[in-house]
Amino acid sequence: MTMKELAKLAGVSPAAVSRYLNGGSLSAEKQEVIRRAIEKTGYQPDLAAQMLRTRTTDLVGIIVPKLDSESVSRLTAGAAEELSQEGYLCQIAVTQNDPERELSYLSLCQNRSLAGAILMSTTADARHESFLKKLSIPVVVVGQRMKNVSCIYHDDFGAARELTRLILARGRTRLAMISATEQDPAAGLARQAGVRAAMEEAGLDPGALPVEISSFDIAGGAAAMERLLRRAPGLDGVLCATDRMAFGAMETLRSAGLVPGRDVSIAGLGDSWAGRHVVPHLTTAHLYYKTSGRAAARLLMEKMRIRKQDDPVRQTMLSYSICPRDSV
Amino acid sequence: MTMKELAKLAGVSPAAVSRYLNGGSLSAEKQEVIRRAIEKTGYQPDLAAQMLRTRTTDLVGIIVPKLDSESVSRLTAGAAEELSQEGYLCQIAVTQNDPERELSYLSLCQNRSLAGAILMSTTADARHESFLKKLSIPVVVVGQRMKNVSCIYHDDFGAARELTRLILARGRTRLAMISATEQDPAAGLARQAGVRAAMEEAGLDPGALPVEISSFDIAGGAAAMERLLRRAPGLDGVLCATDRMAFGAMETLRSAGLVPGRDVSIAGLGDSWAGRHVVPHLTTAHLYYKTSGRAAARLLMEKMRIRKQDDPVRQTMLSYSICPRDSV
DNA sequence: ATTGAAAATGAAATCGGTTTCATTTCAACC
DNA sequence: GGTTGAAATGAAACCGATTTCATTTTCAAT
Repeated sequence: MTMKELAKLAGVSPAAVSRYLNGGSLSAEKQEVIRRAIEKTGYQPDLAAQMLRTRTTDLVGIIVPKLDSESVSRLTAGAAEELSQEGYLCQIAVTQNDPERELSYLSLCQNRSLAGAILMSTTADARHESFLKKLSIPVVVVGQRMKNVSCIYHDDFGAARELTRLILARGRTRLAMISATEQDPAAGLARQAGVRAAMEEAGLDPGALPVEISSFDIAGGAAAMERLLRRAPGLDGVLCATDRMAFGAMETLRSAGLVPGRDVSIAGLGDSWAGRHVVPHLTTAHLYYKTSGRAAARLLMEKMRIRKQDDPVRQTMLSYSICPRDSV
Repeated sequence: MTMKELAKLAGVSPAAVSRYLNGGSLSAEKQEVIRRAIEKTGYQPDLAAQMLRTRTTDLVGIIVPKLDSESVSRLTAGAAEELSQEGYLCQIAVTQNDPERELSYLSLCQNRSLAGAILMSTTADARHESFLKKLSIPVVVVGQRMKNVSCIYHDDFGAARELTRLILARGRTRLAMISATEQDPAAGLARQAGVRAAMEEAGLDPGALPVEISSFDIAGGAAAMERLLRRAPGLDGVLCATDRMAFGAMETLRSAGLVPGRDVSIAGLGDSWAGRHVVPHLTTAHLYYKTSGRAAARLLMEKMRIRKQDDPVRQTMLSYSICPRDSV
């Protein structure tokens, strides 16, 4: 059912139908006739044709490193919720942690003239920044801070510092860390820096901190903990860059005969829901992923509305909230 | 940069460019000229125009009840992985557990002439079935079994029965169940039926099973457990329709002074990763969500390829795998 | 009754590709 | 040399909407 057919059926011109749908001036009788014809036929305008003619869509690209991760799903849930409220649809692309793909999906979004994109980035190098600047569609980056790019990010540094303070306050002095890759400025570098800052405050040598890099999963955390135990046998406190790493690390500690929380203080970041169900309950920091998804969506929608003058770069840092539990 | 401009720049006709891109017969010199022009300009054909003319896309709709759930994210991860391998992109719609929206998103997919859709359905009533039959784009339903519709579903009945057998084998006789809504044939009805079947085998009266309905989250499980404790104070075994409900239920048990696993056997379904980290480790059944996502994607892609004759209805039941741990 | 401005209207152009169709080119074969 | 069939080619039609533009209608103001 095309618009032309519908128009013939209603005895009006296609232009009249278009005006009915998009609000041009149209007599009351014609409106009524068209309304009835649409109701009878269930006509719906063709998206491709609309897209071609108007050069706009209600599609927003969401680019994430993976789907089966709690932080990602909280973020996408928040963004999707907010976007669908204003009638936008989400197109999701998964990069499998490959920064190259982030870029290629981004240009795909532009090529397909999507209305905008939300990028959950795992890195923030110069290439990303310049690439983003050149893009013609509005983009909001979430999870990383980049210069000259609108982004929503977390206070990774502050959260890691405060968790470390907690561990130090417990009297621990032989700290270690399980970190994310240093290619990741937010989850990797900033959280490391937070730990070191807290150590420095406490008069400890931050240079002496043993750090092992882990992938973003339980197995990675477990393996990293094994390496740490070999490398720094007497350690009594571990900060893990994510909760999942912490769960893996706790497992390793237990099989090494150590009791997490009693023998070794351990904390994670992210406030995974499982944290309050494992034993000991995991001390962690809530990072407002869902909120950041929502905020990113709202910011993006604002950008999509403006469109006129070069819209301003807007950066928002979301705070965190410490969840002190039994593992520290 | 349009195709016409590109053609002029290369000194050929637009048709030649189109043939270059889509493989029509074209002399070697023209191919070379066009190749260079494209390389120089970075030209990419406009999706909307292609879509309008060819009436096809590489977009697949994925309709899910929510995003921040482990089963959903495992499923979508599997599907997205498989789909992107063949160059398809995912468009995600969230229904918030509203069956109406499942239908409306489905017709949206059709209206936008997506290549196909994967529906993770929370119900399977007659309306859904007839609606799906009438749809002109290929659809694969996952998680529910429907007549005359291609679907991938789990052996909910078998898994629930076998878990219940485990609880019975532990010597428990005063069973109860925390169930999903009975509108949900798979997670609700089939799992209930599985429990009852195991009871019957063991010579117990399945009609006497106290059942409380819970939402698909931890809080729901906790509340349902409270109701069960009031209603059947002496219970010594609980089967929960999902792991998350089980985590909530364990919490309630503990605050009632009961030790899960010792005083009350408890099991869930879904094999959430957290199951092996809570204490006691949760006995559960692995349901192959990621595999079902992959299988659904593959089946859908096959359907999209055929397209010719009315493609056959294909139904696959995925098995389960019991994870016996400490909570039973 | 007349005038002018605003509202209503449909024909036709347009968006950027793909595909048909009629024509030309070319090599191969008798 | 003439015939033939396949490959190569570009003009033009087409996909289904929106929007411009020129024209007609309507209606209030004079």
